[in-house]
Amino acid sequence: MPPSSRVTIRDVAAAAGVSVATVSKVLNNRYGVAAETFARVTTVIEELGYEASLVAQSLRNHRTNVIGILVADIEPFSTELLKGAADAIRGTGFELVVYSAGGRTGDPQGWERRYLTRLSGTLVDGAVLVTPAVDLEGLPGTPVVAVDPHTGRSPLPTVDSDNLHGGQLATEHLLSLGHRRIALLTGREDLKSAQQRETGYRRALAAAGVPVHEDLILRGDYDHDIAARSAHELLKGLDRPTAVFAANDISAIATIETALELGLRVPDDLSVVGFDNIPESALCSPPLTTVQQPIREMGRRAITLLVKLIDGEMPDETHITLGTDLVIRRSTARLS
Amino acid sequence: MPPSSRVTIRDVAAAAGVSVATVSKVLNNRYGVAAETFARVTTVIEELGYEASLVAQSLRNHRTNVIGILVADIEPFSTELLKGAADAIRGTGFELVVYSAGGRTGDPQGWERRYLTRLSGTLVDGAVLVTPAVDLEGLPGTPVVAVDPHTGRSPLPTVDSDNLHGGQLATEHLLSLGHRRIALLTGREDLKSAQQRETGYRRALAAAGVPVHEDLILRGDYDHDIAARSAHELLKGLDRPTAVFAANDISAIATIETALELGLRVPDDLSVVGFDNIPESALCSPPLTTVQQPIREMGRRAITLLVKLIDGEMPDETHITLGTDLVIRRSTARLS
DNA sequence: TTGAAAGCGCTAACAT
DNA sequence: ATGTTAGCGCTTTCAA
Repeated sequence: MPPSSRVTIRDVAAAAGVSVATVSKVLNNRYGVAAETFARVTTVIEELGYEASLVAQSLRNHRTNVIGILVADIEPFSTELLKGAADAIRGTGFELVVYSAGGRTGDPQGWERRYLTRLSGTLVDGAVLVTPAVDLEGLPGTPVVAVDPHTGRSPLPTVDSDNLHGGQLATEHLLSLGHRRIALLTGREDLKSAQQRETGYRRALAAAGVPVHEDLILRGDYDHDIAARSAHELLKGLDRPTAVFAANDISAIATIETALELGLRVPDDLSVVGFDNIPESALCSPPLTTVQQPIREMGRRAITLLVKLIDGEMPDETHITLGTDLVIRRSTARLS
Repeated sequence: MPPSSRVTIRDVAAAAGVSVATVSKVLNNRYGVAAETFARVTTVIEELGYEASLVAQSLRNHRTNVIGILVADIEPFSTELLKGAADAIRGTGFELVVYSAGGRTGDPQGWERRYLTRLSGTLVDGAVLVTPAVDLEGLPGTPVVAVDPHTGRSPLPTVDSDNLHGGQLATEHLLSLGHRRIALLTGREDLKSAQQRETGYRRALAAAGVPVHEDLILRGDYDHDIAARSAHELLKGLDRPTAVFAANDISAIATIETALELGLRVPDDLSVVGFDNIPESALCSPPLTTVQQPIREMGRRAITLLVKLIDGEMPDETHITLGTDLVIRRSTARLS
C-alpha cells in the first residue's frame, strides 16, 4: 500500500502558503485568521479534499465526541438496541461507533475490558456495554453504561428492564386464563435475566396460591433445540401442563413447534407465553403472546445517561430499570 | 494515583525501571530484550492493567488491522450484512468496527466520503460501504468495497446480488402458476436495484409473450404506506390483477394487508411474490413467497474481497454478483 | 541488551 | 495575523 497518499494538514499548509498552525485555526474556527487567508485555506482544503485525521485529533485533544458501543455479537437484540442508541445520539454532537466481539469464544470475559482500555481516553469519550460480563468498576476516567448486565447488580451505571415483573406478568396472564398447571422453560442459568424471570414465575404462582411443581420447570437455556427437547418431555404425557411460560422467544417458538408436532393445537390445547428478546416487528410466525422488553428505549436511555456522565452532569439515577409489558397476540386461550 | 488518567507506556516504563522503547519491544515481541527484563515488564503491564492506545499505535504504524464498515443506518438489511461480515472477519486478524450514519438527513451524499477520509490511513486499513452513494473513485490508498451500490456501475470493487435475475424469477414463478395479469409494485426509482427488478419483470413477461400493461405497474417506493395505497388502487376494481410482484418485502406485506382488507383471500384470490431485503428468519407473518437475497453471504464476500485488497493480493474478480433464489412459502397459488 | 531521539498528524501556547 | 514549537502515546532506527 502507498502509505503516504493521505492528504495531511502540511500539504494544505504548503499549498496555501501558510503554516500548519494557521490551517488548524481555520479548521477549528479559531480567532486570529484574516478573512482573506481563511478563504484561501478553505479553498485549498476543498480542492485537496482534505479531512483532518480523527486519530491525530484524538491523540491531541482528549475529547473525541465519539461514543463507543460494545456488543457481544450482532444479533436481533443488540441490533434493536443499536437503533435506539442511534436515535438518541442524534443532536448530541456525538458520533456512534459499534464494536462487535463477533461472538468470539476465546477470551470470553476480558474482551470488553481490553477493548475499552484501548479505546478510552483516546478514541471514545465513553462507552455503552451490551455484553454480559463487566466487572469494570475500576476503569479510570471513562464513563461507561452497562445495558442489561447479566451478572448481579453492577457497580456501573446500568439500564435494564424489569425481568422480574415480566415473569410475573406472563404467569399472571396464564393464571387469569384459568390455567393451573403452568410449566416453565427456564433461560440460561448464568444470566440474571433468566433467574429473575423464574423468580417472577414462582412469585406469581405463590401469590395465587398455586403450588409450584418442580417437575414442570425444565431447562430452556434460551436455546431452540434444548427448549424443544424439554418441551417434548413436558408435553408428551397425559399429565401435560395446559400452559407454558417460556423464558424467551426462541424457546416459546420451539415449544409451539413441538406442540404442533405432537398434535396439540395452539392455543386451543396449550397456551404459550414467551419473553421477547427481539423486537415485536421481527417476531415471526406463529404470533405469540409475549412479555415485551423496551429494547430500543433501553438503547436510548443508555445513550442519554452516558452523555450526561460524559458532560459531567449528575444524572437523576444511575440504575434505570424500564418496565415490561404483556403483549397479547394470538397464542393464548382461556382454559375451557 | 490520579484516578482519571490513562495508564501509558511511560507509566509502565517508570514502574519497571526501563525505557519506553523497551516496553514497546516487549509489547510487540521484538528481539533484543533480556528474558528477565521481559518478565519484569510483563508483570508490570499486568499489574497496571496497561493496554496500548489504539490511537497512538494507529498514528505511528500505518497498519491498524481494523476494517471499518459504514452503514447508512442500522436496519435489518445492514444488520444481516454485518453478521456475514462478522463471520468472515474471524481468523483474518482484523477487527471490525461499524460506523452508522444513523440515517441522518443532512449531508446525505458526503457522509461516506467524509468519514472514510477521516479514518483512512489511520484508523482503518480498509472499508466496506453499505451506503447508497459513492463516487469515491479517487480515494487515495484506502481499499474500499461497496456493497449493493445503488447508483449504476461503480468503479469501486463491488459485491451485490442479481436483482435482474431475481425480478425474472419472481415473474416467471407467477407466470408458471398460470397468471397473466401480473401487477408490479416498483421500488425506489433512484435505486439501481429497483430498476433492475422492474427490468426483470418486463423481460420475463416479454419472454413469455405476455404484454406489459403499464397500468399494472404502480409505485411502491419500498415504502409500506405508498405501496399500500398503490395496492388499493390496483385491487379495488373488478379488473384487478390475479398476481402481484412487489419489489420488496415491505411492499409485499402491504399488498397482502390491503388485499385482506378488501376481502380478498391470499393466496386464493391473489398471489403475491415479494423480494426480501430482510433475512428469511425475520420475515414475519404472513409467510410470503419471495426472492431471497444472499445478504449474509454478501457481507462475507465483501470482507474476503477487502482483505485481499488490503493485503495487496489480486482478487479473482472485483465485481461480485451473487445469485438470488426464489423461496416459496405459502402465499402463492396456482390460478384456478 | 538497552535507551535516546525522531516523528506519525494534529492543536495550543507562546512567540513574532 | 501568522509562525514556531512542544508535545499527545507510540514505534523504530541508531547509538551506547
